[in-house]
Amino acid sequence: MIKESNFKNYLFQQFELQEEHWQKLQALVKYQRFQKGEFLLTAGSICQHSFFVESGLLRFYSISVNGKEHILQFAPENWMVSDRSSFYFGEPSSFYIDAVEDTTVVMLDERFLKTLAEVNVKFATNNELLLQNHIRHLHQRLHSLLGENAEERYLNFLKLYPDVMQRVPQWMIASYLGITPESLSRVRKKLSKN
Amino acid sequence: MIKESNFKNYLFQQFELQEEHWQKLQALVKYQRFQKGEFLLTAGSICQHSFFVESGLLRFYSISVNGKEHILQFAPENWMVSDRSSFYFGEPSSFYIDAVEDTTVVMLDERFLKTLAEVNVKFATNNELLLQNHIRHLHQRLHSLLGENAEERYLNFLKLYPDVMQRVPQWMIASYLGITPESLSRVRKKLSKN
DNA sequence: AACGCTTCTTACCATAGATCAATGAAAACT
DNA sequence: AGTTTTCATTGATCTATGGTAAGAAGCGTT
Repeated sequence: MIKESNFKNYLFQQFELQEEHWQKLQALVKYQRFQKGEFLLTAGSICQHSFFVESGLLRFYSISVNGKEHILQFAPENWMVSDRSSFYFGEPSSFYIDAVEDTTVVMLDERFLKTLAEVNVKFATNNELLLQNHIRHLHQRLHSLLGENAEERYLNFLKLYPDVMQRVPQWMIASYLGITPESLSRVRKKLSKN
Repeated sequence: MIKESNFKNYLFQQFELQEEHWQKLQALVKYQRFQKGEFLLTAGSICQHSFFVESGLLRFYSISVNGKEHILQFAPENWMVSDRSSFYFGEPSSFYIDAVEDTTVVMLDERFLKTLAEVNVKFATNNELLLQNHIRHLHQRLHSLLGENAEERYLNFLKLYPDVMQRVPQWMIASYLGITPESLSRVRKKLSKN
């Protein structure tokens, strides 16, 4: 059994959820463990869940025609990740989600979200907030890709995900930054000389 | 006076708005003309509106430290554009919106949106749909920037905004694609040889 | 301990795209 | 119509980043 889950804390803090409602919801909450390397979503399938990361680390990425992976997002503890489009529109995803470390996630399906919305007024509002935040984040990312060189993007990354750097292989960070692992290695070397 | 506005059509089609409700809303709808080059939003100010483009063409862009512009989005007729983050969170924007052509927009402020939501159930749902769509679009854009070269991005662009190509100077398209005008010119030259 | 596998680094060369500069064409302004 | 400004194109060169290859360090497995 899970102790006091991060997910519960999250709901209580973000939505001021009541203990009584939590009782009701709990039955709908499914925890699931994924081993390092296991897939939560693959391109072509329809995304049926939002994933809340209890512990561990996920990555959200696409693969381009030449076979290269491009990481759009990392999701460490307490982050949510999902292919919203696929989930919302019910269309096949073009993205992958897999576990970078052994990871425990809370699987949130439509039924859970619907019940949560019924029980908790704040949720609907907050859902919009999550969407707005997501958009803001994507805008920053676009600005960064359009206007900054590899070194600047790397420094940005360190600010945004300070701990992720320690937890994932460098080639994944390179993939997030849109450069090769070799280039990242060179950028880091140059920076270390200061 | 405006004839039968695109905006009205949009509301009727998207939200199945009733004529009687339109009467109520109309008072809150402010049309405004902007001349080519005029600003609707500048970095540092707080975005108070969503802009619906009746006619003309807007661009949404950022400026990076070295002074270069990076266009994140074009908005031709019947598109909406806004700095959602600034609007929603009430924080200073880091983006610019200006008119690429002489443009008439419908200025949608908080009051209008609130009234629309009261009058029309479908609106709340549809608002989420708009957000989800926006996110999907940004994901595609990221994938394109991370995984495709200039030529591929250009071809993508032509598919997405077939008519915009004819209406804006090439250097703006270059700015959207994240390359220089010279490079775009070369890409086009190469493509025209087929 | 020895083996394989993955990751990181470094060196050398290749290339896409940037930068600079010059020209002509088109648009905007008077 | 003439002047000025903005755009697009092209050539020459430069630079950031990519590609390839090899070696070193770490880690798990047997």
